[in-house]
Amino acid sequence: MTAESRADHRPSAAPPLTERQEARRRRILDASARLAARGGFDAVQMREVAEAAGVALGTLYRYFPSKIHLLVATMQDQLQHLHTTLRKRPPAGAAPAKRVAETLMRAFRALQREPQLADAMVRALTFADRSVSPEVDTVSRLTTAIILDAMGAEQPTPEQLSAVRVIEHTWHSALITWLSGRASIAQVKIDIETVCRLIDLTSPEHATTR
Amino acid sequence: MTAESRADHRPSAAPPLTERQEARRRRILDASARLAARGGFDAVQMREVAEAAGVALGTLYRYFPSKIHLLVATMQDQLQHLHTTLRKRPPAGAAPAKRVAETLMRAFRALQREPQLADAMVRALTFADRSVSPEVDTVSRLTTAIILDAMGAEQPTPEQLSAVRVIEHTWHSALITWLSGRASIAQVKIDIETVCRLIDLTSPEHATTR
DNA sequence: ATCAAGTCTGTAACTTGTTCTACCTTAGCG
DNA sequence: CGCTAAGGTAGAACAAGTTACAGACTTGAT
Repeated sequence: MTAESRADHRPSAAPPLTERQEARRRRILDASARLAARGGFDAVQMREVAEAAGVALGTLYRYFPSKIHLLVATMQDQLQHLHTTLRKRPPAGAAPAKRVAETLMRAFRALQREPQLADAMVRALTFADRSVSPEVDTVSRLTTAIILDAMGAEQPTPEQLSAVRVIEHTWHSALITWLSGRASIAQVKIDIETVCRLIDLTSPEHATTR
Repeated sequence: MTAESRADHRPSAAPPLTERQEARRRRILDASARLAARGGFDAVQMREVAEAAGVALGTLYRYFPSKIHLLVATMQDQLQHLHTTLRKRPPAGAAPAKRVAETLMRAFRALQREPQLADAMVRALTFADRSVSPEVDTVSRLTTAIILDAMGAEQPTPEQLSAVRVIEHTWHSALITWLSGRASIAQVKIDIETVCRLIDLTSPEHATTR
């Protein structure tokens, strides 16, 4: 994790936006989140977003080349909020596994508050094809950063990174099953706690005690 | 594996189909798989499927109420093939974790042979909303059955079931990252092997040896 | 054989994501 | 000031999923 990864909103070679442009972008993202929060994925209709943001349809497409791009960007935005919020009150548990599970459940409860928004963002994320890879990757790196923060692992071993990857997989997939009504919140909690055991399994400190 | 779980294609209250109807259904599923194999999710266009199956558009929609339903049903179909194939040559490893990892990697290689088909099916699966829950659930149960088969767990403990759930999460999500080009096959293998460690962690036989 | 109910067919219409076009506005620059 | 290029706007047009509908075709019971 080099200093480079300052979670820049946009990938490298983006020309700097003027103030008016930055404001437009913000209005679009806000409109997107607002519509998503009301009616989920389907309610985020490009014409409506454009209108709500006070922008022409063509402009919307200039800023975000597809609905999926838009929603993934919305997710980046929300995740960034979440990350800063979480940093203010770090998890209290003693063991890394505990802390990660706690953090993820906290994030989960945040999503619960706006289930429709969560639905829209997660559906977009998993539906994204190759053309959205860079953006999806950014989201993934943000998530990884959140988990590593919770673990308190400064120099994660490759093994730990694998564990984190698996935790991310579980996190996404569990979210989906919950959003589509196929799993209860309790079930999600169990799954998260189960997968977090992998952390103990791969943490150097604990290797000596098993 | 109770006698109940003989993976009925359609949910309970479906009136039995006549022979011609069964044939139509089959033609539709085959057309769907054929088109998906050629061009992935986008190539499965309802008008084309209808034409290729020699059926009117309205009929297609009577059999499968949406494109997502159709593709999820296609996945059920393919998974059933896979399950019977796998049963013929069970995995050889000694430890349950090994066997599960082997089985999943075998399934994975099967999907690799038709990456576009895999793409279409998995995208549909994760994009499915509540209206497709029953069908998605069927797919999930099939997957669970395959994993439990590989574990050789006749009477899985709740703990083991949690582990299986997490493995399924990882399997789906890893598949997605591979399909969208964000992870290599080697990466997927590592993730699968990592998550399979949970099996050793929860297997009663191994509890005594650790 | 006939009739009613349920299926299919062909086709058009509607919705929403996406693209295109023709025309304005703005910002920088000589 | 006046020019130019990039960025914006409004609105039409297009594509594919979905729905609607009028007219055949099947099927099963009488």
